[in-house]
Amino acid sequence: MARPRRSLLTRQRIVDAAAALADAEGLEAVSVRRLATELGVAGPSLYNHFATKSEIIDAVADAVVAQVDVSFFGSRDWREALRLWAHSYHAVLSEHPNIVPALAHGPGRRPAALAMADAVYGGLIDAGWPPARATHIGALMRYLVTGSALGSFALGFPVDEVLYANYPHLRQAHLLAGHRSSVDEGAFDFGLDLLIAGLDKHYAELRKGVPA
Amino acid sequence: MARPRRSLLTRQRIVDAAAALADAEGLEAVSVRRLATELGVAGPSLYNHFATKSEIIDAVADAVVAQVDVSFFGSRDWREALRLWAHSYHAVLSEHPNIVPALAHGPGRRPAALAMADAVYGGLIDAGWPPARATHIGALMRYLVTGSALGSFALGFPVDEVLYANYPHLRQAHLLAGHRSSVDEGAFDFGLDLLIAGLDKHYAELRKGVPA
DNA sequence: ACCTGAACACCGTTCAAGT
DNA sequence: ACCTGAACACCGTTCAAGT
Repeated sequence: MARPRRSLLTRQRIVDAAAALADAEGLEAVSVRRLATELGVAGPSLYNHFATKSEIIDAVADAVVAQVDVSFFGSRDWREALRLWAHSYHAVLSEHPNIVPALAHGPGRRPAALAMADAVYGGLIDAGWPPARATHIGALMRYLVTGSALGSFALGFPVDEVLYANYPHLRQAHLLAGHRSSVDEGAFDFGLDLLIAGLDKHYAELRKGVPA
Repeated sequence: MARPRRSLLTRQRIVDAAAALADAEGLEAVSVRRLATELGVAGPSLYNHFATKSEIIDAVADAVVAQVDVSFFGSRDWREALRLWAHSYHAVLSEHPNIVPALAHGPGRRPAALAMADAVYGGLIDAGWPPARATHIGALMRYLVTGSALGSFALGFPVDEVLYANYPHLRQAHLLAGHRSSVDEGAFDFGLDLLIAGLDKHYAELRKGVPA
């Protein structure tokens, strides 16, 4: 095929198509050939824009993280900033659950993920948290947000009454999926409240000079 | 090849080999052909013992979960049982980080995972927790444990000083990997302490009839 | 009952050839 | 500079053929 005056592909088009495909059919559905077909080109064409498939997935992951709102740090009380950021992070990942495995291992070299870590860590340091604790808080938040986004707790229990016959306390477990949002959102909100309340208390003790 | 008097393969041998391979080289390294080679047979032989590769991975995941100690529920105070169980769960997954993605989506139909959920939920119910809250606590613990086991927070930041030049608060991030255990274990222990202290307070208020 | 080789429809990636 | 078809070394899975 003749080369058009302007490239058929751009990194942006490839990333958008990969994100849409992952959202619709899961990360496993994103193959180089499938993606290329979706974009109207042959498989190897993508290698003119990304060195490996892994770089494409990284770019998709970073485009998702870029949607998280970190603007609260600096302009608000650290407790409120933490809560609002965690909710934004959680909401963004909930819209792209299939992509969570691609970002659950940390920022790596992804710019948006590094910028997010910078904003969160900076906000905590500026609020007076000791560096080691600020790191712990950042880690803890990532554990909670990615752990919850990785897979619904409610949907982890199949809707099959017979399955639970031998588990005396799980007799109602087949109903969990029907209460997905109150189970999953409820657990996340409950956990975030507990953590921030605990951090608040810890912070007050630090300020008073009480040994942790 | 002639069929030996007793089967060359058993489900147990296949699961053990798959677990060893996943531990050593990652879940991606576990292919049917590779696994068969490791076991001294041809690829399709495995299909006499498992219907799909996915069933093999499920069995590996359940063998890992089966190592978690849930014996504390029933014999101890719920706070202590929760803490000891969470530590056991965390320790087991830390020994098999590559297998975490295979169990992070919940119990599904895996017997050991269902038995663990049954023990935890039963323990909380017996302690007097309302069902909806007991479910939230179970979900929260899974979020924290799998979220932390899925990927080290410290190792999520590459050891490359140059990478952090444009992130003013991450100038020391290249040192995180060198403090892996104090970062990761510290964050997990800190989070678990905060959550259990918060749950203790919540529980006391429930008992006094204070509206949550 | 259990293992085999051959086959099918896929993978990620490389590369010489085209324009 | 960017896209292509052909090729390489892989995948999971099916199946008729062997014992």
